[in-house]
Amino acid sequence: MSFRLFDLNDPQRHAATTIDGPLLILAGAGTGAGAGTGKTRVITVRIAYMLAQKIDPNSILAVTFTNKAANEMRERLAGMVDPEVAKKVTMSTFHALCVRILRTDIEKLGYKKNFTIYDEGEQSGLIKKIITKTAAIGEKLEPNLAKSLISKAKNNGWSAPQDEKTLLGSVFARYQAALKQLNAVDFDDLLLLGVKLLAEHPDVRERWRNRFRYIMVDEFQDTNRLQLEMVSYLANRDDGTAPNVAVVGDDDQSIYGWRGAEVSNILEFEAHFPDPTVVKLEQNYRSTNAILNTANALIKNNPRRRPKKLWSGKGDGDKIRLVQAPDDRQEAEFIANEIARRKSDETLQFDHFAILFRMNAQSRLLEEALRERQIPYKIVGGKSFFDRREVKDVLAYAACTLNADDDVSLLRIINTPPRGISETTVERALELSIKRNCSLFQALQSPELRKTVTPRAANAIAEFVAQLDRWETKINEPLVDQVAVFRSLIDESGYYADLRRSCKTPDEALKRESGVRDVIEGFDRFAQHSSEGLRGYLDAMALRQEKEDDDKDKEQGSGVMLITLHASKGLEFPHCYLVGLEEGILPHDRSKVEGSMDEERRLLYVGITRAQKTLTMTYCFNRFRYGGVVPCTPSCFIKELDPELIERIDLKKMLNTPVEAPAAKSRFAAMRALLEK
DNA sequence: CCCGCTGTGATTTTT
DNA sequence: TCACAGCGGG
Repeated sequence: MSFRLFDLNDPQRHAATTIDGPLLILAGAGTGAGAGTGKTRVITVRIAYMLAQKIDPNSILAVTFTNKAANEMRERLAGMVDPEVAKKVTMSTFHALCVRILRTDIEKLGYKKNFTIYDEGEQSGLIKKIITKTAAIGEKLEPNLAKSLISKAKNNGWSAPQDEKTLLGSVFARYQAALKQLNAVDFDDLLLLGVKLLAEHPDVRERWRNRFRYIMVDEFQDTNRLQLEMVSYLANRDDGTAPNVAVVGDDDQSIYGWRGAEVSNILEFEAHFPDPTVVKLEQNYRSTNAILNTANALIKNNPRRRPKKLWSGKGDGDKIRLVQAPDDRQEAEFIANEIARRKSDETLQFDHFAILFRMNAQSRLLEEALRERQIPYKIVGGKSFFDRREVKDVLAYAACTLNADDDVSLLRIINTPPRGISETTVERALELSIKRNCSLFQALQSPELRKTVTPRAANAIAEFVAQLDRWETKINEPLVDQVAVFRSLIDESGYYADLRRSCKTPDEALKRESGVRDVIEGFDRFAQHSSEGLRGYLDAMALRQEKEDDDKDKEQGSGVMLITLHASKGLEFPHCYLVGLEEGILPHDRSKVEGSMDEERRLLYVGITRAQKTLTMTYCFNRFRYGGVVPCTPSCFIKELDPELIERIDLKKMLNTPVEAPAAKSRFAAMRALLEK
């Protein structure tokens, strides 16, 4: 047992050793113990402490939002206690936990156990199809709008529309019916159905309640209504004893309201879990006081929040620099030049720097400026491995093999490669499946369909159906080597040849083929440490639990981090540049109509508190947007900052006026030289 | 089947 | 401006 309670400060220790009853840990930015470890540390030590008190590891549940967080926690715990014991603690995302619950008992809700999880692409496709079938002439509904509204409704706990007569309502109802028909669930359903199961089936609820006696939730400010309900169902006891639920979060870092997160969950924690122990973590181990006090000054303008004041023992540090640039190009060049200069002058590494922005579109000029100067950088986000065509195709093969009634996956592969089942034949089958209220696969087998299609098509269908049947039988044989079956099924499908044919360049073909191999090898790796088979692998892929080792590892080299404010939460960098502090960008234009100015302020707060040593914020007077040059005004948040802590720099003046001070002179001269290059 | 034309619309994205 | 989706022509 190597966890060390005395490494924690007083409030941290208080949090880690309070085991019984509701516990609210208000963990301000950077208040975890030790450098760069985050507040996950407190949770982990708390678990280690519980285990030391001889609490059954099987009864401990720690819920996070991301797989990354869950994995980190798992690893850290394994380093503190007996790894065999650590393994028994459940650490999971909300979604993965729900999958577990649903895989056991979803039949009680009328779904089959081998349900498929639809990702957002598949969700979009289905909604789009339903809209075209549902909308009357002249009626219009943006598929993406429908998707987000349906998602919002589900996150509010509605499993059916309030009004089925509106177009949106009927699309919602049909979408939900279609999913059930397909034996598929989307991400929101995982939570919705998980909660429904616990709410409506006391036996299921009791089972999970008895299983988990100690519950912990990280990033509680990001929970939505369903997630709170989930926690309540699991934590509350029928006998009225206080629930052992510990949550960690920071209301000031709630930046996912637009995704359904409810700050009120943490702001009104006492209403959901009465008489909690409340611990405030306010000692920050990350930043200087100049940075922290700037953040404090900003965030105190938010009306609804739990007051707290971060402080740090790291001294005052440099003033925050606020740079005004004539336009966004000069903003980018200034930053690129500075990073190049500071790297050599102050012997820093490129990965000590991060550039934070509100919108991905802002990264372009920055990338160009960095590239011109041969400064390495990495961008987080972008298109994922999971969204690559060949990956989705191969996964669709797997999904169909396990659940042939999954129409969306079946449609994806029915003519990939071409197997003589024409568009019109598919159309006929689809019509029949709607008429009969059965799956596409069942429609394909129907004698009625055979009458409406050409003999050739009928043959092609019969062959395809037989092939799927064979695969399904094989993959479900007990003790079979599923990896081998999967590999041979892809070989047999002729997919590789089709893939090569559809690629323009041999280079692309090679890349895509390796994508296919990655999926199979991924399953191989998965199968070696899991007994959940192909189904489990598909779940893991849908929940993005498998690492995208491919591209990520290659860019693993050090470089300046280019990252959105949202994606930067939880990270820290010695030197940060926060760009585009302008009205319309931060706060974003749309936040005004949406009434989410508080959240924009929090977003800036998150950005500021990423910085460890120095922080430079920039804004422009002109910016290229939508084609033309648009004049900009500085963000209204700037005047909320403490002028005492800020050094204002006018880029234009600085570049045009000679400076007297010798030290400064050489410095600016050097910069000018760089800029003029 | 694939290319190029045109129109549209343009945050943030843990699962 | 630029990325993309949807569609009509070769």
